[in-house]
Amino acid sequence: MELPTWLISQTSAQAHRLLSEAFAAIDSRGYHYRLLAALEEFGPASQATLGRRTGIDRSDVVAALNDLADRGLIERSPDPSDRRRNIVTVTAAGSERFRRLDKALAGVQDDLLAPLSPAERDQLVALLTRVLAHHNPE
Amino acid sequence: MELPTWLISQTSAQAHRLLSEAFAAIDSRGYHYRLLAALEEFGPASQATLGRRTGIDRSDVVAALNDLADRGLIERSPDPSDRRRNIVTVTAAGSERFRRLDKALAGVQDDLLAPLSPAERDQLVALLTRVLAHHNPE
DNA sequence: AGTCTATGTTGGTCAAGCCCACGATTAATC
DNA sequence: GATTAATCGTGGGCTTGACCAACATAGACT
Repeated sequence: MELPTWLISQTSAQAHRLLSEAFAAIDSRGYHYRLLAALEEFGPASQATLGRRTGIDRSDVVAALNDLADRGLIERSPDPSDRRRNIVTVTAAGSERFRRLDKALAGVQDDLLAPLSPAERDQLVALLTRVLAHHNPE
Repeated sequence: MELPTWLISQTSAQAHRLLSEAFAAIDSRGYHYRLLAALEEFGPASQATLGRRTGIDRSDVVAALNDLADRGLIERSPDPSDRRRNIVTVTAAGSERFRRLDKALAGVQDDLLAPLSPAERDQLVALLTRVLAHHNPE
């Protein structure tokens, strides 16, 4: 079992275990982080835009935003210039939550890649980036 | 978004998409392949052993073996030396199915890693192997 | 004997990803 | 300007993969 696909999926499973554990400890999950990250990086946006930026399906964006809104981390307001859209904004609590999640993520990075030197981590990143770019032609 | 964790999970998602598509075209899914592979590599085994070898939970092994048995790809027979156990055996059709799945998997490998040279593929494999070994101390 | 562990099985939960359909609204085309 | 097409938010459902709990049966160990 040394096939690349196997290794990648095993490594991903490992990363996933560490991540979901770390996120769960902060009452969150992957979708929450991805949405908050997109909002922090690009500012308020409509739900459809968020879906495109994060790669999350529209319908799943709805559910995740409901969760985030229930926790007071984001707010929806109608877009006056297009009444189909909601403008999604991060609250102060949301920003705070994002920072905590980001720290947790950094910890998981270190944990996961502990056996690799900085140069090797760069190598890994470069290889994966090229693989991804090939399948995701912008 | 150039964090290793993100890249790994995105690459895994891509691999997963390609794989499940290829497997679905042969009326199978990941668990089926993993179980058949373990049986082909190590020979007949009990369900608990299969679970340990593939990393699949006992209860999921049951369900996947049911699927495989429905398709006539494996057979269960009681172990005379331990009446708790079933001995799982691959049928001729199961071997044939495994070969088809294995070919499909090889195709996905090539597809996924198309942008990398053979040396780079080895590099990637080596890096991931070390990451995994660190978290899965045999 | 009795206790502890292993096995197969059923059942349930969760996260992630994906698709479909609907009503409402805006954009595009005739 | 009226009709068709596309977009948006929303709800619903489905599949895979991964996990966990419980239980009856069967072995193992003391």
